[in-house]
Amino acid sequence: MSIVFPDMKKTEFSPEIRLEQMIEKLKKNEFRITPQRYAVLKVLARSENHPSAERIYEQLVADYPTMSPSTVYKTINLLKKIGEILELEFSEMSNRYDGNRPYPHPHMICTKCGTILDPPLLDFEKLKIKMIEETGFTITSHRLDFFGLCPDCQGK
Amino acid sequence: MSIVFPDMKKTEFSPEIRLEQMIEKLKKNEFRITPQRYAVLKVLARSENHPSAERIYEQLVADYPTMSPSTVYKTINLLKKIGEILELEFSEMSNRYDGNRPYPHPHMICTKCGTILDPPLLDFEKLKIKMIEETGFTITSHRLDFFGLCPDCQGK
DNA sequence: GAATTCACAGATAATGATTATCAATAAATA
DNA sequence: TATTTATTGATAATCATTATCTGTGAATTC
Repeated sequence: MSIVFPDMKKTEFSPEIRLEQMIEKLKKNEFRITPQRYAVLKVLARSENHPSAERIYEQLVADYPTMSPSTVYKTINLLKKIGEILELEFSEMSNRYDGNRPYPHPHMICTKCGTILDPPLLDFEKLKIKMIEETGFTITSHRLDFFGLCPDCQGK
Repeated sequence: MSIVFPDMKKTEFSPEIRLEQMIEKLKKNEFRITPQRYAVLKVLARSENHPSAERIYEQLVADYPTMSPSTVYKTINLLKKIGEILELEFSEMSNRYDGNRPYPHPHMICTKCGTILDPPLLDFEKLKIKMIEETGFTITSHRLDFFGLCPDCQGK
């Protein structure tokens, strides 16, 4: 018996394809592809390390001296709106973003250095064991939340 | 085949028992049971609605006019330190706390009104369906994170 | 092609939850 | 009872993120 999260059955795309997908989605929603946005998209499309907004900015400001944190945040929010980025919320550290796999999926999070990586996808029972084996992490805790609308809010 | 999260196999306790457990744990760690702390513990031990720090404060200030938000936050952090409270981190809204079941477990979170409730515990495959049936929520997303130490951080 | 919207960038200020600081006070100990 | 120590609660500080606003450049219209 193999349990698979339905929304994880997505194909993984190359950075080039992902970039193109994001651009198409923006165009479809009548947003402009500015040089600044293009730069942010490029970083997100190829990032494997779930960067924070600040980290994205740092990577860009070298090549684009005019880049500002505001623009990074605005682009992130734009992508959130059209569902092309996954946001991992934290309160004790900055939020982290996955532009590569913008759908819910498990994560391995180091509580010390903040490293976040995508473990291989397996059924849940074996997931913990396999994740330890394949990532070398020690697992001390996990977080599993389902998001949606409660009965009261569905009517509104 | 039934998949159960190991850390969910805990017994559920009455508010009175939970209060006593928290007090014992604090005593064991040589922290004082002050009237203010006792009041916060009492709210947390019986709360089923995953309150925020502010909400706890609001509930207490009526009976304890001298109560301050600082004290609530400090008590929460104390309980975090000794593992007697579960913190649900958010960046877009206040963190929420479970003093009743201070171990990782799934949650149903309404993205509109912020309601958080504990769904019945089932194996993962049937969890989504059963949760929809039993909670009346519509599920639009989920979050599954494993926390631990990455190989680099284990040595340090 | 010129005029005129309009979206956007980026600087700056504002927000808000949480933490840090510190003086006053209460509790524990000697 | 004196003295040390922890705790409270008011206040200020922090910091990621958002809001605001002005200048600018692109797109559209005439």
